[in-house]
Amino acid sequence: MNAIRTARERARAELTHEIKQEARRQLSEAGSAQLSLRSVARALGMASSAIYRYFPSRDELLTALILDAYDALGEAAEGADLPQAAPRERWALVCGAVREWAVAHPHEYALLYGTPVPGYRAPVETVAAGTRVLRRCGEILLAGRPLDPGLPAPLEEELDEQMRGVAEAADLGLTPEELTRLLLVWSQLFGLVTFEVFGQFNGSADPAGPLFRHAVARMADFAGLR
Amino acid sequence: MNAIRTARERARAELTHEIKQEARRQLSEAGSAQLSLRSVARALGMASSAIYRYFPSRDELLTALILDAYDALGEAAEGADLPQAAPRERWALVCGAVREWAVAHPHEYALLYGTPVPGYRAPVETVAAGTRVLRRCGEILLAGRPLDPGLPAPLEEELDEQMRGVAEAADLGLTPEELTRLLLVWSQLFGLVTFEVFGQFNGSADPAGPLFRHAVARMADFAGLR
DNA sequence: CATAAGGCAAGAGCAGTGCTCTCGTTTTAG
DNA sequence: CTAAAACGAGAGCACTGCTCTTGCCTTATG
Repeated sequence: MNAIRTARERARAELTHEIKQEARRQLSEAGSAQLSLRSVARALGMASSAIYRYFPSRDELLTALILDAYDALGEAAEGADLPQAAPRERWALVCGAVREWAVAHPHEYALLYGTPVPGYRAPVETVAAGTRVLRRCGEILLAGRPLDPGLPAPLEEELDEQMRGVAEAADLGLTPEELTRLLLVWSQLFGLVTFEVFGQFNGSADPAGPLFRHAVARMADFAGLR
Repeated sequence: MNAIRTARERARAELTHEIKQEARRQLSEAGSAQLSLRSVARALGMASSAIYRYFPSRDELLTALILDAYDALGEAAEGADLPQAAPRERWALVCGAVREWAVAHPHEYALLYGTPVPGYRAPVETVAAGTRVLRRCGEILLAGRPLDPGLPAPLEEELDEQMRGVAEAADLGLTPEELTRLLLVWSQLFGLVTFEVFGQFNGSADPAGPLFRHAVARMADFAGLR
């Protein structure tokens, strides 16, 4: 689509990549609050003003890093999945991959699931990138059909209608009841990971591995994966 | 214990309070990243250097706000609880209060459950303040005994031992199995609230009320509250 | 091939920040 | 009453994001 033609374009692409790389490096050492365009420029031996040819503002750089991080997390989750395996096994693999990636890249994870950066959020690009894990989990639920009904817990009308609309709009092929289960285990998964990465389990489930594995199984139960 | 004696002490206490108040005001408008000591000083008509007589650094101010926020959230949760009501009802009340407080004070909530501020976390004062909601939920579980056993899901040995140690150290009076359930519904509750406050449900469970109420009931199921 | 146009790096500069130090003044305690 | 401590204000340092201007160099066009 946008192939690189001239030497200038090649240089631009390389420098853009180097800037993000260095920014990611600084991010992993001190967090997004400490990330400064000037220090990135210094590390790359260029004038601070030159960075603005590549990223119009600090927030834009962060947004680019966020998109890359969503991609990396999605890649990790999808790469760990084994589409031929039993759904319950697949669920455990994806959950484990998400957790591992988050623990290995806490500051990038914080960019995605921590306090939102003031300026950015709205851009629609992030939602597509951000729902990769969710979509994959949805596919696992589909593969797990027929789901274990579990306790009878009918949806209230308002929720049922809302979920029906979302399932149709997103073309997920899930019933409102299934989508509800999906959203709940999805948020539970990231709630767990967030608590671990942000140190909320520090005095209790510390290390969090055993609790996490137990939780993954309970979430599979709840989702109805056999 | 530390009564205010002199006029100077009174003035100091008042000014400390006013600084936090103004800081909270700015926080609620733009988030912690935008909070600046200088602007707080300006709003209070004092020199920026004078603030440092009251808070030795920006991070210390933020830590003070964090402690206050933990208190406010704990107050909201405990205030909504009705110790005489049925445990399941109590659980719903506490969950609803947490959610309401979070939605009403998103930036303060972000201070507590969002990306950790680089410098602070460790201080032990925060854990006591931070576990108020957790402790209250634990009391509700206790009041709900005997809990519904639900699906048989024995704890692995490592998790069992870990939970046994924590339950004893924290003097919770819960079995390892009960504590595990508690930690899971606790993290699930805050996972849900965090997703809602940070806009992660934006294209799906939006508004999040119906899903939240459904989730609260499912968490009560899981916890074993009848 | 020459020339005009646009991309580019660099420097100076502005407004803002956290934080420190010093200097008078005021309040407290002995 | 006096010495000590607390205090407010101002200047100043090092840093930040961001803008503007200047001059160079790579493109694309005639």
